[in-house]
Amino acid sequence: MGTTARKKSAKKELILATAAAMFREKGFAASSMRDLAEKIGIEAASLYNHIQSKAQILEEIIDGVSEKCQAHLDHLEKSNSSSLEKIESLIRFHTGMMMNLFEAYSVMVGQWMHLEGDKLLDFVANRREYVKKMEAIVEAGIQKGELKSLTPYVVVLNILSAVRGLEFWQRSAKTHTAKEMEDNIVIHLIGGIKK
Amino acid sequence: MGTTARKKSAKKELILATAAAMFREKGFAASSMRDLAEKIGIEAASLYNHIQSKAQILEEIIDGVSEKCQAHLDHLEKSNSSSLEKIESLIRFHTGMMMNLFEAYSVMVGQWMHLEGDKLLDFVANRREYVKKMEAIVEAGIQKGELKSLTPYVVVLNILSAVRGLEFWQRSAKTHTAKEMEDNIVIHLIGGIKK
DNA sequence: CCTACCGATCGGTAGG
DNA sequence: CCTACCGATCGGTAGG
Repeated sequence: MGTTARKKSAKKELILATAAAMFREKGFAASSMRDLAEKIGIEAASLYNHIQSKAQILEEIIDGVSEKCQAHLDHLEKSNSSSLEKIESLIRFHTGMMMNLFEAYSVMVGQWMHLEGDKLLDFVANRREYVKKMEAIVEAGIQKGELKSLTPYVVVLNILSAVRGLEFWQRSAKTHTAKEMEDNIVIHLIGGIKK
Repeated sequence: MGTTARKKSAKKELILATAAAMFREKGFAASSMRDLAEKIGIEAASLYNHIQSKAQILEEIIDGVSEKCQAHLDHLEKSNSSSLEKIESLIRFHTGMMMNLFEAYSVMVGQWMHLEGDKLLDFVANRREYVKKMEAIVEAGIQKGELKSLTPYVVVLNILSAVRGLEFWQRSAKTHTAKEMEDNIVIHLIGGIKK
C-alpha cells in the first residue's frame, strides 16, 4: 500500500473493523455512533476526525470487499480453466472471503440496502453485472456439455446463497472446521451441476 | 365475532402486512411507526389501538411463519416417505413459503435478530431444533445409502440458504417463473446429494 | 382515531 | 480528542 492516497491510518482501520462487527451483529440502522465510539474508547464526536459520516463507514466497508470480488472474477475470466474449475474457484474464493473477512463480507451481503443515492445504485448495478458474469461461466459449461442443463441464474444464486449461509455457522462451536464446511459446499453444489 | 371485533382484526392484519413489507425492505430498525401509520393512512398514535408495540408487530409476523414451518416438519417426520422425498418436500415447502408469504418469510430469516429478550432466545432455540431435525433426515438418508456421505449440517444450511436467496430474485422481471426457480433449486440441490 | 406531547436518543457540528 | 450542544426523530402515552 505504501505512500498512496489510499493509505489509511491505524485508527481509521480500527473504526472500520469495529463498525463492521457492529453493523453485522445489530444491523446498520440499529448501530449508533455513540456505541461505536464507546467500543473504541473515545467520544462520539472524535470519530469525525477519522471519518466523514456514518454512511461513509458503510461505503468503505462494502467497497473493500466488493473490489476484491471483482478482481477475483476478472482474473478468473482470463484464465483457461474448465467451467467446472472456474465454478469451484468461485465457491472456494467466496467461502474464503466469508471465513477470513467475516464481518465485512457479511455487511456487504446483508447491509448493502442502507447505502444511499449513487452508492446504492452503483452497488446494485455492479452486483447485477457480477451475477451476469457468473451466469456466463455456467452457461459456457452447459454449452460445452460439462454441466447439466440448469438455469444458470439459479445455479449462481444457489452458490452465493450457500456462502452467505455460512454466517449462520457457529465457528466457535468447533463441531465443523472451516475446511469441512468449504469442501462440503463444493461437493454438494458442484455435484449437483456436474453432468 | 361482532362487527367491531372483525373490523379491528382486519385492521390489525393490514398493519402486520404493511409492516412486513416495510421491515423487509428497510429493515426493522430503520422502519418508523410514523412511516408505517402513514402508509396505512392513520396517525402513528392510532396504531396503538390495534397493537401494543413495535416489537410485538415483529413477533407476530415471525411467529406466524415459524409456526407454519414447524407444522410442516412435524407432519413430514411422521410420514414414511424416503429421505430424498422428505428433502424434496422441505425444499418445495420452503420455496413455496418464500413465494407465497414473501414479505413475512423474508422478515423471519432477515430480521429475527431484532426480537428481544425471551422472544429472541425462543426463536434461536426453535431454529436450532428445526435444523437438527432436518439434519436427522439427511443423516438417515446417508445411513440408508440413499445419499452421499456429506456433512448433514452443510446440506441443511445449503437448502435453507438457497431458499433465502430467492429474496434477491426479481419476480417482476418475468425472465424466470416461480416454477422454474423452484424446480431448478430442487434439481441442483437434490442432484448434489443423491448417490 | 385524533391532537398534543413526553423523555430518550439519534447523527453531526463548533470551538478549543 | 474533548465538552457542550444542535435540530430532528424516535417509540409511546394521556386524554378526549
